[in-house]
Amino acid sequence: MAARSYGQYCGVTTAVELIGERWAMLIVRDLLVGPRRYTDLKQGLPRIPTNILSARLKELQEGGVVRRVPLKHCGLVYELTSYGRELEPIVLALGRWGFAQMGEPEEGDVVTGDSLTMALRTAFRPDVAVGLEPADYEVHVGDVALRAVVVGDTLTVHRIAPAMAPVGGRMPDGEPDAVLVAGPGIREVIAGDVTPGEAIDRDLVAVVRGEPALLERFAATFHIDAPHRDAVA
Amino acid sequence: MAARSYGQYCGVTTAVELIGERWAMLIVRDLLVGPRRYTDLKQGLPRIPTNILSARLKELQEGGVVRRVPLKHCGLVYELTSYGRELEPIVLALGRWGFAQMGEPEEGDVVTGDSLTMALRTAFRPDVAVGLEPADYEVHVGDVALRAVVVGDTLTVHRIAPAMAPVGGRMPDGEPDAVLVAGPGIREVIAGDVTPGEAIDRDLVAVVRGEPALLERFAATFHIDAPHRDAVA
DNA sequence: CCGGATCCGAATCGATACTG
DNA sequence: CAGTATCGATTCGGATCCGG
Repeated sequence: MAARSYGQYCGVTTAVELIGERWAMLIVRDLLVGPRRYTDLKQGLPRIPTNILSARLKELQEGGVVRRVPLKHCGLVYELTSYGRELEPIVLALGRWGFAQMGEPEEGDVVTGDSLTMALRTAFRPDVAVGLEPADYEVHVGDVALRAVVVGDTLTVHRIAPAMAPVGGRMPDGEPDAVLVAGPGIREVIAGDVTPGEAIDRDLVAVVRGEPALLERFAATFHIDAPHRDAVA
Repeated sequence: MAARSYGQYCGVTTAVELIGERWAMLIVRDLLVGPRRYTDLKQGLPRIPTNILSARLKELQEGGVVRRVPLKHCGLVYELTSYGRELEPIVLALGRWGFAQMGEPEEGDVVTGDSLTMALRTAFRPDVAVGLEPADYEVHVGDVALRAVVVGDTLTVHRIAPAMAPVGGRMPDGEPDAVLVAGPGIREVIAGDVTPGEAIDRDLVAVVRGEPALLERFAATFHIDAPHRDAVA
């Protein structure tokens, strides 16, 4: 038996042996946004030791989750296999579940481009969006800037900053309908703990271009319900 | 910042900090079947060191996932909070995902009552079951025996062996429609890699009581599709 | 027997340095 | 850019022990 096997013949156990090691799920999270170079992953996971990143990528390849693809001109990228992409609903569900337990950011916590992209996908409500007018948001949180385009029941997110060699997909041209500049307080907007109006009043979010009312459409489109919580005792 | 924090303000990261440590997800898997004593958990996870079980239960309580409940007469059980129970679809999806990568069991792998119960829940197809006659199966795999009752789109699983102090729910009375005795080869039946007929011919599953044709209903009711797999290269 | 706590060697992780 | 190498700090695993 493998040294670190859980010793059970079970699907959950097998899954956890494939993607349960420390950092593995976060590598998958970032690769769900798109193929990434080794260096991109390292920047997106600032606290990962380089030897661990290297080891995880090797294990994920052996598990058939990740593939190493040489680029035409130079370098190479890692990308999810189709089997790895099947983790998308699981990672989104985990993000939704974990969202409920997020408090204030700890000292030193960062928001990365890929984590914010996945957070928007996590919070996206296609059923709500389909009943609203299309909208094109530019969202800034810390150093990260994204362009989130909602058309019908579909969300498309592109990274504006920090810049990255584009590996596919092109940026929408033209101006966004609204430019939202936020801090971590955007969590409370998405959780519905504060209304869009309060968020602007309390400077959690600023609408620096476009109509402030668009923040209401944003908050309706991107929302995670607080789960019912029973007492711990 | 906490020592082992990932240093990101993100829902996925928060989730992984809550249930990403080694063994934590398997503790949750077993608690999804029902409340369990410390000793039950230890038997259901034969390779977990006792200090790790103790540490995980403490962490899961601090995270609001698990609750410690004293029993009326003596002892105590651990059970999931409502927040913890929200992990059910995630654990089931992980089980389905991992199922696709399961090969033959490793030397020393075991099948436990709770893992087999969750495997049946993982594989259960309510949409298929609702179109079939109700069925009451007794399933044996290794030392584990379960009673799986399918009525309409609902599955109920009870453990027969190994015996456990019942914490709720009572066993169906009467005889099951079929008694299935299987080994790990039942995986191939659920995966659709072998037909029920082949499974009986090759002795992967024996129908020791009831009509052998009931194995077909079983295989239709409990099924996990192989995902589309692309080449690793 | 239940529900752990303690101790210690082995394996893994984290941080930094270094290389083709 | 894409990793290896190294080494101290943690965590894990296995066994034992303990109070009720």
